[in-house]
Amino acid sequence: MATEAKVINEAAACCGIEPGSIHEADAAQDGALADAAARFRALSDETRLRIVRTMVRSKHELCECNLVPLFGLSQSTISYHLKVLREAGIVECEKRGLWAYYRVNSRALMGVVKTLAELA
Amino acid sequence: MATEAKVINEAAACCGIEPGSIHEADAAQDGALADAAARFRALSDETRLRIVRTMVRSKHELCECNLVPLFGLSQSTISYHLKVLREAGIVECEKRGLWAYYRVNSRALMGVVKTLAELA
DNA sequence: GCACTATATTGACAAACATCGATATAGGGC
DNA sequence: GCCCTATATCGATGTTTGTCAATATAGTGC
Repeated sequence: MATEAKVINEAAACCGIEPGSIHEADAAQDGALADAAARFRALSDETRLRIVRTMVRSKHELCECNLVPLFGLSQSTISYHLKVLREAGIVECEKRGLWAYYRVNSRALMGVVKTLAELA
Repeated sequence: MATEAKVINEAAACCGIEPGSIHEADAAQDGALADAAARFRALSDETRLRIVRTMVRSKHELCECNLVPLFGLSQSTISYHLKVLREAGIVECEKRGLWAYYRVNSRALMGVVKTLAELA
């Protein structure tokens, strides 16, 4: 049942399109879709995109103290955005001593690219 | 001045990373970034992703009345999601008679893929 | 004209979000 | 131990979002 597509047949072809050809497909792939939605959510804020871009452009990993002065936002706000990115799997963080070093998780980003490319 | 990158030099290398190597780059590309954020936001909802997937999988364009019975949401909610997707340029709509026929704008989706791939 | 239908818009409301200042946690050096 | 610094969390606050029912708009067919 999980792999069977749900087909509309109740909805009559009011507009000339035969209902049988439309399906909201494959519960099997819904996890990937929910994942992709969560990742897009994490990337949907301009500040977070700036943070990611800064990480990508940097030759090394960055620590939070490098990021804070760049965006005109408070330390707690940057910390919050980094948490959002971390929880979405977009960035990874390693704590060394007092500092938290961040880098982009390219594998996760590529996963989103793949999901999206399958849609396009 | 617009094309010059903003460099941190106030923030001392508290964590061992030389500040000169970090920049929040290129105001020239900020519009593109805001655009990208807007598209990501449009794709950040699972229902909207499902709508897009359904359109892609369908052999023809779809009208709203095809979509409404698929997601267990009210007509006005689906209409709202379609508006969000339209305004982000992700889908296009053509009204013929009573009906509104929707299809994905592959070019826009590909643009998102490209933006994403550049981050990864 | 009127009745019916598909889509869009409005108003309300709860939930989620972005932001801040203040506080807590925890490592380093004395 | 104590103080300093970097990061995380908390509480408050205003904004945005997703949802609905109700209503408005507009095309079709009589």
